[in-house]
Amino acid sequence: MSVRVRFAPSPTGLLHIGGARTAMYCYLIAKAQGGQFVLRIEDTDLERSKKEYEEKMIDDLKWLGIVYDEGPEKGGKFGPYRQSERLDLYKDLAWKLVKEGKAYPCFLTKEELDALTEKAIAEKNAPHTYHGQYRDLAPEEAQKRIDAGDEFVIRFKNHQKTYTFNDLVRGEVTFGPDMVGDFVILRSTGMPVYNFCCVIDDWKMEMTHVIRAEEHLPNTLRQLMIYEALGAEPPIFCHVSLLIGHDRQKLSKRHGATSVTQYRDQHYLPQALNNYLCLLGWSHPEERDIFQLEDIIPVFDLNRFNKSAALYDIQKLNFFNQQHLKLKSGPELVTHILEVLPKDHPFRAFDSAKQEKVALFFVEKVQLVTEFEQQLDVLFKAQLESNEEVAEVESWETTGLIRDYIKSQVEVLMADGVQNASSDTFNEWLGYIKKEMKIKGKPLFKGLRVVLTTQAEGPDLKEIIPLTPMAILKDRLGI
RNA sequence: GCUCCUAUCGUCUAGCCCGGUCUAGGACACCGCCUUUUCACGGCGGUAACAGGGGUUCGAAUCCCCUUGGGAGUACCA
Repeated sequence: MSVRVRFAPSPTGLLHIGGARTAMYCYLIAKAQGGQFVLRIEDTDLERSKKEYEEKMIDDLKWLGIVYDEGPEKGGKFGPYRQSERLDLYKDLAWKLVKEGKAYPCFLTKEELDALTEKAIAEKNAPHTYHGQYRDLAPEEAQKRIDAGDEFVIRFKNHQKTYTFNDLVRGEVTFGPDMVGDFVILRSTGMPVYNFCCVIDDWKMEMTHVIRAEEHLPNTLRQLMIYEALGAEPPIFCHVSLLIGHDRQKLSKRHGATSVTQYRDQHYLPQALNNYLCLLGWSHPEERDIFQLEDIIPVFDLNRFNKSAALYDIQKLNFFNQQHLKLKSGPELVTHILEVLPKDHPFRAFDSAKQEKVALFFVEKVQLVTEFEQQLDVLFKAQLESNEEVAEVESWETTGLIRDYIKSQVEVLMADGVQNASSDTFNEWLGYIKKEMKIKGKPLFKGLRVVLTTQAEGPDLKEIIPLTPMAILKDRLGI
């Protein structure tokens, strides 16, 4: 039987990086075993679910390169893939369980429920679970109240058993009999509840593996009970460790940028995000750390998940982004740079060969594409910010001499209509100053640098100068 | 409170299942050196960890128990 794995987000917000990580693991597991990866939208919470979020999530998944074989819009033979379009299925099965005596209508009001919870809290050592007062109400009696229009929910009849299952990452997990009471499967609004829909869909969609974050671990108990009541075979569960923030709490909005959209907006590379996220809780069999998603599909090993929570560290993400940036080809880099540069940036005026040259040269110096703009200033901005060192170099007598010489040379070049100095001309300048003017060492290089770039440090001069437009040089020299 | 999960450098982790090869390996960050007459890149090196206590064993990071710490869940959210 083919492996089938699903990612089932609820569209109540933007795609969270934790969600992206789970989706990626699902995708990887499915693909590693030649199976299918399915996207299912869990939108039974009508209050909070929004169509825009669903669209945005799908778009972000696409951006990450996590492609699903079946899902909303795309279709597939197990559809529909939106829970809001499968409501009749859940309701029918809920009532089927009622008929079989495995669930029952409950008429407890909200106030009565609250009172019970308070009482449980007051009695220390007691689990805050509810054991149904209506579970033994005669079916005819219940029907009478329903017909009379009394508000009700359907609760699952829990038999207080111990459940054990084998989790792919946790190993054997056991839940004691007092963990939950008779929980709701159908709300008073007639809407089914997450744990119920989830089981039905995973069953009907023939999922072989359920991969999700550890926060869902306690839900597994309820789900196991539902599988049993339905007479369905549970899938293999795999509860992946949680992503946490610097306070060691579950990663959430207050930890800063936590949605894929935010990283996308900041022009992070999807490959970098995938790569970093993948290594948070999973390790490469050969301990490789920089890779593309496609490359690890053949080696993706389900036994290499780490059990403990992983701290999300943006500094390391930045490192991965830098590494993946350096993996890009010249033309790819130029495209990325062009995306983030202002419309009127002079870099755009360069021909593509020169653009590539510049891109490949400066990529060493940045972690994010957005940092290129500032790096490019050394080429395109006449006057850069001064500092103490610049002032000191300026004060040297030799620096003035160098300036006068360079000025005269640039004037000659300009008279010839030259657009940019070549690396040869730069070498000539260097040779002349050294031999004829007898300036060498620090005064030579620092002096030249300050004269040519108005800065005391920066990229290799002999690379930079041929790329600097003559107009900028002219400006810097005060011609 | 109750239930479940979890514990190796500051962080991500390898090693644990199948005890000796672990004076615990790699990566990020940090520091130093080399390279570059600068910066960055790169190369080399350094600081830095088996939570604590009991067992079992000739031998434990690895197996067992307890303690402590951390986390999650505890909904008519997902």
